[in-house]
Amino acid sequence: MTQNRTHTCGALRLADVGARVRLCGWMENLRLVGGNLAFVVLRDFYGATQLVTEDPALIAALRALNKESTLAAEGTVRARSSRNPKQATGDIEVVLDSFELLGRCRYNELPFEINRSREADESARLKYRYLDLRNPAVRDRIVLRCQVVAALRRAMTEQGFLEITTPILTVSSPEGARDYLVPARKHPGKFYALPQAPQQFKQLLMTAGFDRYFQIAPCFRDEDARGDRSPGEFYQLDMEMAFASQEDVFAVIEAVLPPIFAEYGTYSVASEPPFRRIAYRDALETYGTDKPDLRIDLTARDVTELFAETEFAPFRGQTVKAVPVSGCALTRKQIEKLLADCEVVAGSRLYWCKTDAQGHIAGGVAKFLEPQAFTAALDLKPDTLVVLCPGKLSQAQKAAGVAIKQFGAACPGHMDRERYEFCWIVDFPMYEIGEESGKLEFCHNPFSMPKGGLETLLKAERGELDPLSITADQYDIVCNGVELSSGAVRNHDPEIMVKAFEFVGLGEADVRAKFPAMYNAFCYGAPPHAGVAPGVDRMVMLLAGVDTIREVIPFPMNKNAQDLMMDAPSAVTQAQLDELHLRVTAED
RNA sequence: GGCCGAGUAGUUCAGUCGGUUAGAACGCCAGCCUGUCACGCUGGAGGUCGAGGGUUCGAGCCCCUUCUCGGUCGCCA
Repeated sequence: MTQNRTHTCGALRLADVGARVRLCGWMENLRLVGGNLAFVVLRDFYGATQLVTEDPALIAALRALNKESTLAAEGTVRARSSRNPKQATGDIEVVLDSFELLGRCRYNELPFEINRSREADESARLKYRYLDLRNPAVRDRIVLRCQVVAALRRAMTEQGFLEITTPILTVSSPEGARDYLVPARKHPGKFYALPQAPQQFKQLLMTAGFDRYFQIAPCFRDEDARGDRSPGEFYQLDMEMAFASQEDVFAVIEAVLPPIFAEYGTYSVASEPPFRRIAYRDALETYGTDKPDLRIDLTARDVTELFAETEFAPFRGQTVKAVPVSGCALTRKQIEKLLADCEVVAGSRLYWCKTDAQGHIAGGVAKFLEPQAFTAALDLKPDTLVVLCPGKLSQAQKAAGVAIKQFGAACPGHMDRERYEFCWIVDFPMYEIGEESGKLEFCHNPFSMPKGGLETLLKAERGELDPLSITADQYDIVCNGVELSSGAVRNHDPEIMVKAFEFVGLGEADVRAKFPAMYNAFCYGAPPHAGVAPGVDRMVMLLAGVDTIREVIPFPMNKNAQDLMMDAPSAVTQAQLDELHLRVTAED
């Protein structure tokens, strides 16, 4: 036969019995049964097919091969005498006439067993990612990613958006995250930067008149990794719409995401459009976080008043948030273990007490409470644990948020994991007092339009309004406690931009210097516009139901931003450095 | 950068109070086995216990230093 293959390894069925076939794939396993009968499992992207032979010469040749070698096998399809219902091709086998070795596996021991690669050390998996990806369970997550990306493109295109690519080599913008810099050979001492996001380009596209833009956009940030944050690079479904309001953006996302989550997700979608909108301050007050996991039914309650006169030093003069956990069967030991975990994450002490089966308060800090007032204020039922979080307002809120997450996950009945719950967090404050500087700073980013526009800013300038009370048309979309994205109605008016910058002690010259292209462009007539950019990796992670982002990235880097397979980053030659006018001063 | 956890055979792990020759499973090698499909059975090879130093008659185990990996906080407009 001249063809490479007549079928894939997932194709053959009983209807093919009698056919002469040629299959190509990896030799996954060789089973010798008796002296003169051998079975080979041949695997490719599409499945696995059993080959069989009783020919002593073929058996000897197969035994000489290492597993994971690639073969082309020729033979005839026949029905198995003992079928395997667990396999798609389990009704048939291919009686081997001959095989051709296509790619020899030189090693008889692999760094890990392919079908158990997920249990292997992660460094080994990353170094030999091409072997890890042979594991169908690992590969399927990448397939899922491809399907989701394709579905996103389809949905955005159907919504009338154009995919437009923006530069990868661009200018450094020192605000926000650390930039990845690229030395400019033709311009000694100068650097390009990889974009942290196509933010400015997409706003310039709006100014240019493109009405609806999107892009599966690579973004680069030189910041430390997390379980849900890849070091170095990640992808966003970046989109922007001209002449659009916050609600217009919400409508697009609410039309695009739910069907994709429903089709490709592990769980069902519990949120009907329109998704719940929660004001930023309400989210902090009720859930102790701006990315609440609405699958958990616990909330924080303010009990500061109850402790106004307390003798208990940790509560005296502090804001105190309470998280009641009804029907709690945890033992004292379990409670204290969970609280210790919370303290590590929250960075402050947490306390507890509990009502017994009769409704009496006992345990933990119970003796420092006024039982009647406490029970009444929280309307406590029997067997209810109360986690108490004292501190400054923001600290107490944060601790309550951590407690909600930990105890919600640990106490049966308070969390239904098997669903997707979306919400929008809206009305972010425009400004905040910087912790280090003690001065007014942009809370999130300087591109957002303050609510009420110039009028609001002028009022604040005249002292009629606290600048801290100004909110922006800025929003996050959150799913199951994961922040998928933030977005905003942008500030497209140079005058308002300058005014907004004045509050943080900057002026027109600074705006021109920091964002020259955007400032200039907006001076030529810009449309009001708004957008959002949900993280693709995080969405796929939610859809796959995994909790590290590396599982949904084809070639991930490790925590320290190294590609163990390619050995990046690497040293370069002196000649390369010279050409780039660089001198390395770090010692190694 | 801080804190927590881990590092023992190719892989995943066990290793008691510091005490004989560091074990198991899977994988690998050899032999046996005619319908296996996580094939089975018998045997075998395989170890710088991450590295360095210390305590001790004696260290995988205790102490110090250090490296690597993961989680987390800082950080991520």
